[in-house]
Amino acid sequence: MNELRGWLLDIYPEAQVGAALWLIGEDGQRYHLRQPFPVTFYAAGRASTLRRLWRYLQSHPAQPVLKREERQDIFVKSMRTVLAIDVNDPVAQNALFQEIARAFPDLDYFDADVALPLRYAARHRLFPLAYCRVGVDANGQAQTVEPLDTPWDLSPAPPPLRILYMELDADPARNKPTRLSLRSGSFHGPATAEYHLDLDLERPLLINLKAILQRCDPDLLLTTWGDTWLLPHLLERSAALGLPLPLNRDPARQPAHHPEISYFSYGQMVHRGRQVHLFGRCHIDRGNAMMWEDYDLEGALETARVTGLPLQTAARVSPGSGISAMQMVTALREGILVPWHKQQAEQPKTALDLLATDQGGLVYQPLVGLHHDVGGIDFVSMYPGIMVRFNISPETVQGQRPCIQDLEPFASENDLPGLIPLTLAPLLEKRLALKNQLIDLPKWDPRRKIYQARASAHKWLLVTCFGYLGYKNARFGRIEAHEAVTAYGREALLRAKEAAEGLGFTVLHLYVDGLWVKKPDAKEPADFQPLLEEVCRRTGLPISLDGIYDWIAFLPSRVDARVPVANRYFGVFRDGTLKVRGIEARRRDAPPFIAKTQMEMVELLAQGHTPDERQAGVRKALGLLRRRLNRLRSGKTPLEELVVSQRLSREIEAYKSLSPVARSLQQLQAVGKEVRPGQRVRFVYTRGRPGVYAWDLPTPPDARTLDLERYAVLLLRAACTVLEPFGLNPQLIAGLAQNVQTQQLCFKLVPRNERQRREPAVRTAMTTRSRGVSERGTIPD
DNA sequence: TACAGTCGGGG
DNA sequence: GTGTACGACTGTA
Repeated sequence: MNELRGWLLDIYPEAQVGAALWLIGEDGQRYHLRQPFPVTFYAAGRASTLRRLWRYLQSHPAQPVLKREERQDIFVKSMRTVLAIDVNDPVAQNALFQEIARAFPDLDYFDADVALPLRYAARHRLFPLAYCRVGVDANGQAQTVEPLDTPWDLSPAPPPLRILYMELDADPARNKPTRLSLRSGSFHGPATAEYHLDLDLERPLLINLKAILQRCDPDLLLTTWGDTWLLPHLLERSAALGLPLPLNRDPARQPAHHPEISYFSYGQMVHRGRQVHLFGRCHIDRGNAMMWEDYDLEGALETARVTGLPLQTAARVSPGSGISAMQMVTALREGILVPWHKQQAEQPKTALDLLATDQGGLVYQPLVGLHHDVGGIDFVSMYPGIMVRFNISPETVQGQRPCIQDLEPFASENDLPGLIPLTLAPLLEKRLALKNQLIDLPKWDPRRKIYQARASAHKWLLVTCFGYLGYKNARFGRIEAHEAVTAYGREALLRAKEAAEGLGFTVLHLYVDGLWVKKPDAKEPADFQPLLEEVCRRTGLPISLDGIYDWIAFLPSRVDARVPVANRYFGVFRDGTLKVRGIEARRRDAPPFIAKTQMEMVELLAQGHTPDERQAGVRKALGLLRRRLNRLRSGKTPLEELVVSQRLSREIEAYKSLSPVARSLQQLQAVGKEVRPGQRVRFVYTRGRPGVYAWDLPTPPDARTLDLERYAVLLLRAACTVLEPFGLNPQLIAGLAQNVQTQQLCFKLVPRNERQRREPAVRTAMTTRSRGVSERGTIPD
């Protein structure tokens, strides 16, 4: 037997064999190995139906091996009697399962629809990009596989990935691309070769591309628009011209096409373009990878390593699917039955959706206005931390009523942590370790970016785990578990507030997992340290000083200036870092010109520490506003800076009122351009009817038709948002508008109540919805 | 004024 | 691997 060492690149089912493995050998070779992989799944239900299924399977050509077993169903207290069905390979298992699920729809099925890579991760503790040792026999079959690292290693040996970058010279959604640029290189390494191919010269294109693929033999195609245009286009031309294009490494496979999809998910449409997955080689379309902006290839690799999902999948799915995968792997390892996922999953809520709103996060109404020397204090990964510390899991919350007021954990039957804490604990630990390493690394260290990307990937996984708990279609979701988490969260935040007040701090604001406090003479981190320790002592949860704000402004509602708004604020930390929430600069539909100017104004306001310096900052911000207004009016603002981008929430017919985005969509459809719900539509405001011009029309907009006054209004409003807390009268700001109409539009936006004397802010602690969880948080049956 | 439509959140 | 939170704010009718 031959021993190989290397990195596991790809893994997928192969009929009549089991698993196909692709290994990046330490010797630089790429190995296609096969491994037998029998699979077991389970059926449970009425004894008579199970007997019928038994008889049905006994004479089945797939010849499954049948056993009667007792296994743990997480949603049932006692063990369940199940029929275990052993099948030779995963392809046969899938076919058999589909067949009997149709024939016996009344049974419950378990471990039936788990993807091979996850079964593999559970059985062999191997995961994508794992460094491993494989014993191979003379037939190329992997006889033994052994991991040599774990997903929890902080500095795993970087896989020597060969990458082929494929770029187009134009966005195919706007203009037909003419040139394909190729660059080969390694992970973290410089480019080793560059090629440019003409997309219109199809024969040479395909012939050259084939040669390049064979010469470079990349492990990963990293493309722009590869999913949505390039790969489908190349494959289609290759078929039409009869020129084979070996995008796959596995010659027996065709690339897998996944269709585009628009779906509704917690209040908004989401669109994911079509996808092309390869075999033996990975393809990632940067534009179609959901979290790419956040964490790049480094984060995708990290997600694949800890979740067990194949790299191509890990890069494209939302982190919710990642956490779901991890839960399944944990369950398989622990012998807990994995329920069949009958309904397709809705996109899980991110915790933040829930944080801000209905799921029982504690929200205060802040003290509106400008405050100096404020400590911002946050619980560290609050919800995941709560799940781990208080052992919250679908099976542990069942039938238990621990006293949340006393912050007692849920008990486990076997004294082991529940499924969710078991899954989350190592993630939390690794994220913490990554962040600790970050603290020690100097700013210039290139490893910073890597650790940050990894920490960000972990953050998302942790955050979505909470959303998944409360999500009715999640395999391991249970609403009581979800409610328990928020109840503990409220209790912890209340205790933090009490601790702060006990130590003489004024609590300016509370928001789910954070609080803003101040005290005369508390100006240094050390002055807040006793509070951190006290909160930690009272709650058992780690808490940290986010920073000390030189100043922070909590904004009132625009609709009614007497009402504080929980999540509209901006401020600057001691080190000059800005924190901005909820205002125009943060909104993805704000034209860049508006967002940038507002942000620059905040930067000017943030300069200086003395009152005089701050006054100067306000004057500078006003000066900037005047200059930007003049530039706008003189037509010198670049067109692309004025583009509004909004996400379509529905098909055009479903719009009841012709909003700007709907009118832009009409224009696009008139020239045959389709935009699906969930995709973004870009447009600029123009004078007269129809008031907008779609940015992606074949002809660019005429700069002379732009409705510059409308932009002036938007700019002045954004300016009011940040200048008002500094005592500037909004009417004075609106006065910068040169024409009466603009002034009126701005003025209309300045709330009438502004002119009244502001009543003291009403401050109420409220759980926005408790859904059966009583105010101080015990859980009803 | 009423209703319709978009966005947020973290780091 | 589609199924509707909720509040703030802005635009249209």
